Amino acid sequence: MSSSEIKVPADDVLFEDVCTMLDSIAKAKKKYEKVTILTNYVDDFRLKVAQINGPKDPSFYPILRLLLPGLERERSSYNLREKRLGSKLVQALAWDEKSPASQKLLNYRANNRNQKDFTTVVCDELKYTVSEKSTLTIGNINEILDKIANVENGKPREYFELFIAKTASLEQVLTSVLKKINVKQLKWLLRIILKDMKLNMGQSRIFEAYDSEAEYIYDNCNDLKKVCESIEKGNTRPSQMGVEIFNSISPMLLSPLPITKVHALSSTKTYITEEKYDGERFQIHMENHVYKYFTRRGHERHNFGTNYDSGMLTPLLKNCFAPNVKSFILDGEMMGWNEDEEEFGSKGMNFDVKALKDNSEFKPSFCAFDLLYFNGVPLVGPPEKGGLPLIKRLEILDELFVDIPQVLFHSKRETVRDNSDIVAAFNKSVDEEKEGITIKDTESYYLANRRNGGWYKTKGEYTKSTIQDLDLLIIGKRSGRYYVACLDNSGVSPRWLCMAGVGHLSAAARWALNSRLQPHWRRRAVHPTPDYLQFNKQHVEYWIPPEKSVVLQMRASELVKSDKYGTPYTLRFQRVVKVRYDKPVQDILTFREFEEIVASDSKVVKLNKTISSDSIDSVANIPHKRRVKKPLQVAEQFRMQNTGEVVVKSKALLGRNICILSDDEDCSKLELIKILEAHGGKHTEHYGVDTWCCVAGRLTYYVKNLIELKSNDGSKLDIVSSAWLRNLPDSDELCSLSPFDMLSVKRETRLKMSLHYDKFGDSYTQLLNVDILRKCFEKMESDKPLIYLTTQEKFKVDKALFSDNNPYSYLRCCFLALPNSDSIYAIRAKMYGANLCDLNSENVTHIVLSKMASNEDKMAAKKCEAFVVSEAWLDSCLREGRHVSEKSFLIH
DNA sequence: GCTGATGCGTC
DNA sequence: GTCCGACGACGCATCAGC
DNA sequence: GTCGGAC
Repeated sequence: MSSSEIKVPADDVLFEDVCTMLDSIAKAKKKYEKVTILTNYVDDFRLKVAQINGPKDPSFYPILRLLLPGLERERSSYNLREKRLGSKLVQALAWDEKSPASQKLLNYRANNRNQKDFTTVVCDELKYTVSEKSTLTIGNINEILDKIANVENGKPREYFELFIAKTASLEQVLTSVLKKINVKQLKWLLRIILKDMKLNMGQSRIFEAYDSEAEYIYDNCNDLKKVCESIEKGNTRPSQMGVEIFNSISPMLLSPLPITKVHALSSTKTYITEEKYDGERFQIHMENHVYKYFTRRGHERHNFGTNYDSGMLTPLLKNCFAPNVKSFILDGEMMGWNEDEEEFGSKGMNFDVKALKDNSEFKPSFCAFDLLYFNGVPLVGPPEKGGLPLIKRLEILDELFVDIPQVLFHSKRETVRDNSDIVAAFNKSVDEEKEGITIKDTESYYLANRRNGGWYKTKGEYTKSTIQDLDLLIIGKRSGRYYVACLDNSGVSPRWLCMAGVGHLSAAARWALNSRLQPHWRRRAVHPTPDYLQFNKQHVEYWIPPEKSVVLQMRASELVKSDKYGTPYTLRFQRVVKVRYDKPVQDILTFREFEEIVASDSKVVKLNKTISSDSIDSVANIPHKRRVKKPLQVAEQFRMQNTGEVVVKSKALLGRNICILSDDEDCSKLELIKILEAHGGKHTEHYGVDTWCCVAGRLTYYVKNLIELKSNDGSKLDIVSSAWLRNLPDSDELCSLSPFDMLSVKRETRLKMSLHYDKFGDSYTQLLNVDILRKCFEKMESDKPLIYLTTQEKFKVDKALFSDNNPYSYLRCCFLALPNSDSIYAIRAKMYGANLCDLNSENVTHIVLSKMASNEDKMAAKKCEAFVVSEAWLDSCLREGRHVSEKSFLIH
């Protein structure tokens, strides 16, 4: 299906110009800058179009669809990700597959130390291959993309029954493109194909730059072309247009609400609760007995049937609608009903609603919970756009059809009188092993794609007390992703059974884990995985001896049957709650405990618990009418600060004003204030001239800003880590700040410190050194690092404290691969900030070879893009207390 | 015909 | 609080290789 | 789906 039969001015725009604009958006740091660049571009475009005479279509659509490749619906999917794109490019270039350049494209993740994205890797390789000049236009680019979308490769068969032209092969298309395109354009073309522009600019911003109403229109029609048409027609403003039948609407979304926070709901509003079904969000459109089914992202599914003669669901609906019904759009959840088991299916039960077939044991089953359109009238949007409140929409929905059990039915709802109703509904859903409940404001308008419009979802897993967490041990790794396991000690010797993969950790946690586990990884290619680690179908790149590993406290919605892991179930919607450095490795979930959890042998096992009675009390006893008001909270805080409860037992901070900026993992802000008061200090909410210092635990955005801003020039703040405060010994004398706990140092303090340090002679420095080194060491080895800093952040702190030559961490920027990671060298290097890593690590900057190193080792080392140096270099650094130039120590 | 890779779209 | 881009799981599709 | 980080 070619998209560009009609020539519009946008088709004549040079792709080069768009790429230039995209480059500057990518380069811009601030969001508003990005928007401004695009806004200006659109304005220019409109100006140019206005200057052209004649009946040309002014549509921006050909360009807009390139800016928002993720929303492309006119073209089918390209079936090209990094892997296939890479191999197709190699074929298109007729390169030898074994050549180094080909290898980079074919295996870009493994052969790429700097974590460059695929597009960059390709462009680096093709810099000199592709042409320099290019006259490709937007029209050409869209034609190319059409061709790519239309090639046979990887397309479902039905596609070719529907569409005609089988064009040139993908390789042929690519070959011809590569002859006509330059590097810059290639970069953006690839990003468009991969549907990841790396602009750090979401669809909202892009729409915003195009037209203030664009996003609203898009959310209500899910059709880019329509967005452009309705904006460019000018006269009929889209606000009058409303939604149209057979154009899918981005569904309204639910905002998570922990059950313990239900009192935050408004006391003046009325809410209803419904069961939250575990299916897929679908919209059913009908007009004149023609049906269309759309998924959450606006993809149409054909298997449910367009009329009463065919499909899995439509034929069953023939007689259930009221006689006056001409057209409607239903919003609801599509599920699969298993007649034998008399239950709804869910993911993990070998079933997928989207692809239900006649022979499936599941039958489609639709639970309708909202009505978006009725007999030609849209019901969505805010009141000024003609929307109706939920309660009114539901009145019509109730009359629309009569339930056909397990085929099409109304969602059962309860009106909430007070919060105990919500708790009861929630507990009922947990008892019945349901997903959770939804809570909706009856006066809410249907706001497409909005999560904050008065709809909430409550699940047990949002609340600590209502979810069973699982402690699992890291046993493997593959490209930055860890694999966790439970312990099976029922046999003669213990085994670890892999349960899930985990990839998402905070930068700080990842850094801490990396440095902790780095020395212990065993590369599978070198050391085969031992039998006591059961990975089943997961192939890890590295494994780790369990006794050297770390426990992760994991949370998940449920356990689902899976044949891909060492255990018969894996975690659904899992996440890491905490990295448990404190937890002994043998103290994890055992397979026996696991079996108890899944004792029922059902395909899905919920991990939710009902809310405990005291929590219910604290929640349910809050009358719905009472609201926790903001001023009260402030008053409470105020009261706590001056509380006489704290016994002053030390004078370490007597009379000093200290500002607590953030809490830390183990101490709330209030607890920190109490400690501070126990030392005789005073807490101030806002720092000022009379503030002696600030204390920070977690590095919140706010804190980081303070550290960075203030340390650049004219530092005005001393910021010390909360660990310092917590470990401050009781004393009858005023304490002083220690350099190692500082996160930011103001000029005066730095001067004072340096004087202090100079005044004492060498012997004192020596003592101080030992002390500091011990602290540093503790910091690394302690089970709970006091404060997580990324290497980059540590680097900055170092720089702020000691400018360029930090005597205590001059090796911070080095990632060393050492012959023996337990050697005294290694420990000393670590003390001075070095990061230890594997020879094969992507980060490695220095490979240190011992005198004994074999030629083989040398050869292997030379393949890496890192300094290959002798131990003498490290020796030299440690002796001189600085980062010595590698030059004279390189091994050739 | 089976299996594993790869891609897509949902949660 | 909102936006954005990471990441998890599944099932189903095709294709390549045995 | 959930999460962390930026703003």
